[in-house]
Formats: sequence, C-alpha cells, structure tokens
Amino acid sequence: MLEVEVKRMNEFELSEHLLTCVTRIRRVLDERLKEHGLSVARKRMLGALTEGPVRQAALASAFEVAPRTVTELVDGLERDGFVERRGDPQDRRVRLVCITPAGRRANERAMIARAEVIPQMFADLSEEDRAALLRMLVAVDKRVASMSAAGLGAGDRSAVIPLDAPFIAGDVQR
Amino acid sequence: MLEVEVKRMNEFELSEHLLTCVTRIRRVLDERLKEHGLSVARKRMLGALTEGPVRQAALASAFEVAPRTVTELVDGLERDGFVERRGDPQDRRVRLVCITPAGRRANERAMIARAEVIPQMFADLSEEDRAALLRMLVAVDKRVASMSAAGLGAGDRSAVIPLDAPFIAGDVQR
DNA sequence: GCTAGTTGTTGTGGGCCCTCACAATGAGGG
DNA sequence: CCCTCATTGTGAGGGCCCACAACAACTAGC
Repeated sequence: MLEVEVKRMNEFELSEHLLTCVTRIRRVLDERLKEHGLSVARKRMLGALTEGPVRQAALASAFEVAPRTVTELVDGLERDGFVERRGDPQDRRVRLVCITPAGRRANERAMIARAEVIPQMFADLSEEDRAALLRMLVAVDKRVASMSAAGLGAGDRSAVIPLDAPFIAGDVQR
Repeated sequence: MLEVEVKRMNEFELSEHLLTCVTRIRRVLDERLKEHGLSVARKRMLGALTEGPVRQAALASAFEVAPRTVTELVDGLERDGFVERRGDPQDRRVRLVCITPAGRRANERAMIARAEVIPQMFADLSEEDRAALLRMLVAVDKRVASMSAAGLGAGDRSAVIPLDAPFIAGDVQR
C-alpha cells in the first residue's frame, strides 16, 4: 500500500461512504415519517405548501425533480387528502396545489418526528464539525452541479434554485 | 436570527444538504455509467463479482439492499449478458452469480468512467478536509445505524457487513 | 423415515425518480 | 383571425428500492 494508492482510493471510498450513509439516513427518515402517512419526498412537498398554493412546475424546480415526479407525488397526497388541486382562473393551464387542514396537521407531525431524529444523527459532531461539513458539502455540490448535463424532465424549463436556498421553510415562488 | 435558532436549524439544513448533494452525485454517476449500460447499483454488483461467483444473499447483505432488489438487478445484468446464473451443486437452493467476459469489460469501462468523474467532485477539498469528511461520515453513520429498525427484506438473517468494509474491491463472502 | 424450522430465491404490489412524447392552454406575429 | 411557439401538466414505460408472501431445498430432531 503505497502512499499514492491511498490517496487515489480516498475519493472513491469517500463517495461510496457518502452514498451508503445517505441511503441509511433516508431509510431512517422514511421509516419515521411513514407512521404519519408521509415520506421524505412527500413531506418536502407538503412543507413547501404551508405558505400558500403553488404550481407544480415550481415544486419541480425547487426540489430538482422532474415535473412528472411532482404529478405522481401530488396524486398520492391528493388521494390521502393532504392536498387539493384547484384550477387557476388567471392561467387555465395551471393547476394550483393547496394544502388541506389534514395536510397541515400531517406536516406538523412530520416536523416533530423529524426533530426527534435528525439531531440524534449528528450528535457526535461538534459545532465546528457541522460547520465544516456544511462547507464541504457546498464545495462538492458546486463541482457536481457543473458536471451534470442537467436535463431533468422535459428540457430545462425552469431556473434551478441554488442549494443555498432554504428548502426547509418552503421558499417557493408561486 | 438568534444564536439559538441558528444552532437548531443547523442540523436540519445539514441533513437537507446531504440528501440533495448526494442525489446530485448519484445523478452524475448514473449519467456517466449509462453510456456503458450500467448504473451505480449495477456497477456495484458487477464489481463484487470480479473475483468469483457469489450468491445473491451475499450481495444483498454486502450492499444492504433487500434480496428482492438483487434479483431485479441480476435479472437486468443477465438480460444484458453481463452475468450468468449457475446452480450450486452443493446447495441446490442457491443460484451462483458469475460475471461474463462482457461483464468484466463493462466493469472496467465503468471504473475508468468513474475515475474520470469522482476526483473532480472532491477537487476543492484539501487532504485534511477529506479525512475529516470521512471521519464525520463514519460518526454519523454509527448513530444512524443504531436508530434503524433494520428490517431489510426477509428478516435479519444475515450479519450486516460494517461500512468500514472495502466495498470497492468487492470483498464479499462466497 | 418424517416432520419442523431455517435459508435462498422469486412473484406481487407499491413508492420514488427518470426520460420521452403529447394534449391543452396561453401569447405573439402574420 | 390563424398559425406558430412556449409552457404546464400528464400518460407510458423503465430503473432502483422496499415489504410481504410463496415456494423449493437444506438441516435438525424425533
């Protein structure tokens, strides 16, 4: 094991760890949210709707998923009574997605469940570690974003919201 | 923006960044591997087979996916001629998965493609950063692993290989 | 031998995500 | 007015992942 080999392998090991670690995080989160009829993706959608009706295209670009994926998620949320679709009188192509009271309650339960789980995950990291981790993620993300062909659905219809934007609060243009 | 609020939000922001960043990484990787008829999951399977036949249950526990997922992946790889299934004379329940010459070539092409992409992703991180990132991932992962109900398919029949194990080389028991 | 439990794999059904193709609507130029 | 062009959302089809249930084969105990 030469020094050079170790250095070369480091990035691969890192990426592999990143993938598996995040897979596990996602699993735990989904597991907890499942009790409230949600999932990571569904809760994200719901969170973005708490401040008012949103069009599906805005959800798609905000969360960087294909429009088709939003259709699917909203279908499920509508079926479970968490959201409603309403036509927009101004633009009849648009169907505005609105959260229902039941959806609002589910979202709050999900936020509580998440708050019980996420701090635990990072409990062994110091304040400096977390800051460093965030900084590194931003650096990596910047590189990765420049590498992708960035198709995502039916052409790049929408400006991609940068990762720095606060996804949590659901700061989505309507 | 009080100090307390910043601290509380930090973990949530961190987890959100982690998920989106890794999603993007996976997208770029899949995009590059697609040219060679592979994907992240398929390449992982193929990599584990380069040193000899493996049973599907071993693949499932090595990569922490459900046995059903392995069936699906192997189905696809077999359809594309990258692997073959052979019965095990010793244990006729078992179907050993073997890599074909075509599969070996695809795996090598995939490794080259990956080597062209992954170092670029971490190019802005110093050697110390990478070491710190790895350390943090292990710490987080330890916590996360202890939080999961750990179902994963048909009961916990198999010992889970720890994350420290070298997934890259495909160090799987046969 | 024969039954009971365990292990390995696959069928079914579902969730999340993608791309491609297309209908419907709205906006602008002839 | 009509005809193109862009935008919004969806249907079809595929990949990866899961849980649950069924089935085949091995193993242990009687």
